[in-house]
Amino acid sequence: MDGDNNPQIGGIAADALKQTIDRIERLEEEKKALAADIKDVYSQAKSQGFDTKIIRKIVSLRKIEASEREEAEQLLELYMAAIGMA
Amino acid sequence: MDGDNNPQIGGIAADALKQTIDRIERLEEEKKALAADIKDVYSQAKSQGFDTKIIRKIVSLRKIEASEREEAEQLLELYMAAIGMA
Amino acid sequence: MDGDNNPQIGGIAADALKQTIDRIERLEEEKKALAADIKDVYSQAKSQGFDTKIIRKIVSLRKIEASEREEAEQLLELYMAAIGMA
Amino acid sequence: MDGDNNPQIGGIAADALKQTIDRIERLEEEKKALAADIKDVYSQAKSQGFDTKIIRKIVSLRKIEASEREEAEQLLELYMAAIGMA
DNA sequence: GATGCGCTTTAAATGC
DNA sequence: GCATTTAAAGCGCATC
Repeated sequence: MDGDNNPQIGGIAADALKQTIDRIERLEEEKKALAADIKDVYSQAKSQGFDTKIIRKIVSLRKIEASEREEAEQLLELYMAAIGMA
Repeated sequence: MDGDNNPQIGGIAADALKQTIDRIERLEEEKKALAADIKDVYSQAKSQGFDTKIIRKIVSLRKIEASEREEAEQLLELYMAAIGMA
Repeated sequence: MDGDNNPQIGGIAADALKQTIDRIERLEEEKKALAADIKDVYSQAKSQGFDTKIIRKIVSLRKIEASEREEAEQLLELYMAAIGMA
Repeated sequence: MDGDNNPQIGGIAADALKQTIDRIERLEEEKKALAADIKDVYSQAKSQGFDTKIIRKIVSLRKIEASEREEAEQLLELYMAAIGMA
């Protein structure tokens, strides 16, 4: 190694790589924490006497409804574009 | 190996394994063929002047609608079961 | 709209479009059914005591070998063609 | 139904259920946003000339190492407790 | 209370 | 490069 602090090691921008990995790991930590939170909410619901299976079903149904709305909008946009109105 | 045709090799039912793999490979062949057929239909549609992007969108939208119907039915069944009417 | 049964609606051949979508959906149904069949075969294998992870590995290995064979054959054909023997 | 605002509908605490579903959906939204952020980071890394496949490998390796460290620490705690030093 | 099993979610691979 | 498709992982549930 020479004495400078050139971040290029083996042709790779080491510092930039390190920062990238750090950001990913931080974001994944947060994501993991949210997953744990969701799990907690289900646990609490269960201890309140709710049937988590039903709750999961409701959530998934509403998710489908949301994506259908989204798809429909995108389809409309496609049509508009197709007939030159976009 | 001894002279008999004992299918047990190394504790594994060799013949049964072979048949299982054969069945899987045959089914995957058929699946692959269908994928090719679908691709053909899109190609033909395109050569008829259709915008395949729109067609794909329509198909996916209809798929979502179908799964929503299905989810809704399953949710209903869950409710019925929950209130002892299933 | 006028009273005839002209399939052109908004510049789109509505009937042809409908048929195309129907064909795609039918083919995708069949494809989905085959995927379910494959899943069943794996389930049965598991209940026979096989390790499905290993079976999946075998299947994928054989797939690679098959494509290698195919490549080799195509290469051979190329050679044959190149020397005027195809 | 009577005129009061009893949240019990069909034996289900409707308000509590609604709040539960809201919380889950909000948390899943945030989770989805984080997933998108992570995807962005990978995209940026790629446009900086990094091989995302390698980055993914590094991240997953570090994840394993981290869990190994954690395991080791828990093991140590167990030992400490076992000898009355916890 | 532990184990196994299916399912949902997530990561990787492939093809367009 | 993106989107689809497929393999793998994690989780919750049921059973013993």
